[in-house]
Amino acid sequence: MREDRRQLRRNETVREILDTALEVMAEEGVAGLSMAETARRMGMRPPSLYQYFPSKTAIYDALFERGMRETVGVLEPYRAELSRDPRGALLAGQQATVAWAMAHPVLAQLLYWRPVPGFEPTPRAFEPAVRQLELLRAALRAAVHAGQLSPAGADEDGVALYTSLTAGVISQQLANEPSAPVQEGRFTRLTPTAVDMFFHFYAPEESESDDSDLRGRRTPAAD
Amino acid sequence: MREDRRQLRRNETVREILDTALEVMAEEGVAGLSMAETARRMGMRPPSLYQYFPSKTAIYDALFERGMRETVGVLEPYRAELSRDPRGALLAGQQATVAWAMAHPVLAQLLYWRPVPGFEPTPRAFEPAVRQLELLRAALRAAVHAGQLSPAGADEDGVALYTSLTAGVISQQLANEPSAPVQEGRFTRLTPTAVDMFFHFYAPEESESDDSDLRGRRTPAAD
DNA sequence: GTCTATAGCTGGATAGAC
DNA sequence: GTCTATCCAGCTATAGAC
Repeated sequence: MREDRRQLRRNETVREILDTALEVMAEEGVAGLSMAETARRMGMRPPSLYQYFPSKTAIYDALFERGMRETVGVLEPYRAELSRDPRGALLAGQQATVAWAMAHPVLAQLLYWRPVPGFEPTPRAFEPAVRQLELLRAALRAAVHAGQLSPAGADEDGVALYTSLTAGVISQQLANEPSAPVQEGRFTRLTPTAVDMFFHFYAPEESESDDSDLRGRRTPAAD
Repeated sequence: MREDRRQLRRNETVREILDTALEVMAEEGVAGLSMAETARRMGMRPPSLYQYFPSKTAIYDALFERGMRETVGVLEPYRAELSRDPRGALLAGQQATVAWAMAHPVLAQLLYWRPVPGFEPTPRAFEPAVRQLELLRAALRAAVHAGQLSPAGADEDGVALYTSLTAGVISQQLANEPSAPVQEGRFTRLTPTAVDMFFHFYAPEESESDDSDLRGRRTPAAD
């Protein structure tokens, strides 16, 4: 299974192609990626790219997978804290995710929106997304277990609502104020507030309080 | 200022061009709009389009403006209810907005995301967005006045958080499950829950409760 | 107002030499 | 593994006849 020199060099080139493609997308838009332009910037002729990627879609797919792996990787450092303080870990993870998205707006758009006409990620590229969702659900369950969250906060709706909060803050910031620093962005700076709002809504019932039945209910009757 | 027959016919053609462009975008992606294809579908030759729009960007801009006007228009029916029950009006408006976005995914993407490389809306096209934001702020202020919301819910952060909720639900649904009915979508069906969560977080202080200082605060110290 | 014709360009992708 | 050469297609946009 050893990677010999040839293979190493090849992987380096693959990485360089993806990096260059990201540069092109940053300037021309996510949907504006061009194989020819990518090749030119690398000092290559366009046909040579096809030795590494069989099509433009393949490049998008590789970038999608890279982005997904990176967002999952961003959460890794906070897994350890999950057993001590799940809520703290969730907030830290949320802030790290939002910060990553602002630092990598092109990848974030590829992941959170669907800006490229013909492109659908392959199952292989999508797999990290599944793991990320499982990780989030596990974290929310840990918060329930620690008495920081009502059980409804970790069920299907709770998870969906939490991901909507993430997507909402990131989408608004990217669409309206893409180059603001995370701490100052009109939307990204509200990340802790959003997490608070979530935990407040799904606050666990306190036995000594008598209006607790109003909180953390699964789906309030509000039609 | 009368619109004679010639002008009327022209405006009809303009509308037809925009409708056809939307069809093309629905099939080819928002960034996949083609002047030539639009013309062909109308039984025209491509150059004739330039009698109505000087460039592709002009079509995007007209569509952006149309979309903005429509989303504002969707809220119109609920203005009357603002004085009676602001919270009810906000919820109804939110549901109408989400339903509109799902019924017009192409326009919604153009408004909520930035999927088209070179395109930035002109101030003229953007103007309805400003009105929409003012309307939202007025609605939130009405809720404060009616004792349904703490003052912090209508300040700058509250407005930004509310729009993030809207954008989050719509983004997640469009990206992950675009063709689900609003009532059944994993994310869109949580619209009432999201609004509840917002109002719960910014609940007005109740004088007889003694833990009220924990709710509705502007920006909780949670770093 | 609509057309033909066309300029001018860029793109994705392949064949086959080196 | 990289190249030259090339195919073929598509596009935006303009000039100028009808």
